[in-house]
Amino acid sequence: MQLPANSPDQRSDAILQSIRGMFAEKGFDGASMQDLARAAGMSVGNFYRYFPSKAAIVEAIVNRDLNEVAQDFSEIMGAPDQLVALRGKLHERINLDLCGDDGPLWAEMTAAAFRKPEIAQATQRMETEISRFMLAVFARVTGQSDAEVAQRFSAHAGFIMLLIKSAATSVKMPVADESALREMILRAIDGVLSEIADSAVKG
Amino acid sequence: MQLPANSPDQRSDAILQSIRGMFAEKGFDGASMQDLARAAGMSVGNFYRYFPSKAAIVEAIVNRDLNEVAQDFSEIMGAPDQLVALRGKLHERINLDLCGDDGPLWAEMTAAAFRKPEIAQATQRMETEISRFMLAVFARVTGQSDAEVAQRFSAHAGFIMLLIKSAATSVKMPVADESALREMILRAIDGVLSEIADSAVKG
DNA sequence: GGCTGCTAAATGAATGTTCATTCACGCAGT
DNA sequence: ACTGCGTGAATGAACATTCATTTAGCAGCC
Repeated sequence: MQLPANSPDQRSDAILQSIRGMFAEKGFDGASMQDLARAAGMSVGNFYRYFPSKAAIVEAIVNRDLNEVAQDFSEIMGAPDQLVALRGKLHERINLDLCGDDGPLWAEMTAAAFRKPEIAQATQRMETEISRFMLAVFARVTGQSDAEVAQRFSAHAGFIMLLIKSAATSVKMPVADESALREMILRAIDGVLSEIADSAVKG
Repeated sequence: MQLPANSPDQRSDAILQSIRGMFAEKGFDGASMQDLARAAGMSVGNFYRYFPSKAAIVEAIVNRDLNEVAQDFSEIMGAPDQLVALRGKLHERINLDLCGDDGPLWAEMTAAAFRKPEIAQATQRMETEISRFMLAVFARVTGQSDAEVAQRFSAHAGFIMLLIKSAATSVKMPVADESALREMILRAIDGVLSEIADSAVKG
């Protein structure tokens, strides 16, 4: 098995993609360096050349995901109604999370963040960045200053992230409930967003 | 160090209490049996007599917690207004979680549940039981049949549990936000509960 | 083309450590 | 002598990390 390597960055991305599954499958401590190396399709020694530690891997994963998020938000900011666009992306992500397979990864990272400070730092960076993005949208939508929005709506952004993360990491219940639960999560998100929209009207 | 051992059950409880911290501190895979044995204040060999595997420990922890939960709900059912009593317990737990130290443990178990079926089973049992308790409260409050309540409000119960778990496992943000975020969570819970209360009036 | 040196990429065996699990033994009480 | 609770050293597997070695790619130069 050989991974394509047009550029070093693409190479790293490809490696990360293969690794992700290992973390999800075996856990952060459970996945050995040899597991990861094998998943990446290379020898142990060479793997250390790319990622000298597990924390480095998490760092890289966070960076990769943040890039995607940045792209999403650039689309949102370009849309005619940013709040609607944000809502769309959020709903999309919820549906994706509940079927998708990076819930386990998030769960691992959340757990690991409690004991490894380096990882806590990485996940926190992720959250602060996303929060910043959302607050930018809120500022644009409500026409309020960045400072004012940050003061009034930081918790709203945090709450939305909390809901999304929950949706991804919540263990699957007996099937019947799942879609109803998803509905409730979506309703909660809509509630938060409409609070913000209301704030725009009243100034 | 010697743990008191009035009855075997008390003994196991005491052991579990000491172990809990280890899981939180080192993680599910990170905590070795020798770590756990030492934390429990006994030799490795003897520890295996009590818990032959990590899954057995989780099982025991779940049982222990379920007992506490059952006690909480028996108090609730005895209260004059069950919904108010439930609300009180929930708020109490949120405040307790955000300061408390078993957030890490839940995070570990959530992550571990994704890869070890035995653990998924244990956590799921926990959730189904709690859900059952809450639905009993809802039935009592709304005066509707168990079946009807189960159909209409299972998702509500699930959503409340999701919020509580999130509150416990959400990484601490920059201090200013934390209390505002807690407020939002509490508001969301109140929203769910008042939906149920409304359903009582309308029949 | 063919040959030579140079460097980055890749290998996988070796090292020292830690882990889960077992087991032979001790020390009560009865 | 037997039984139940307890010990901790012993065993073998798996782990993180290192490193001597091989391979691939590529420049220049004949």
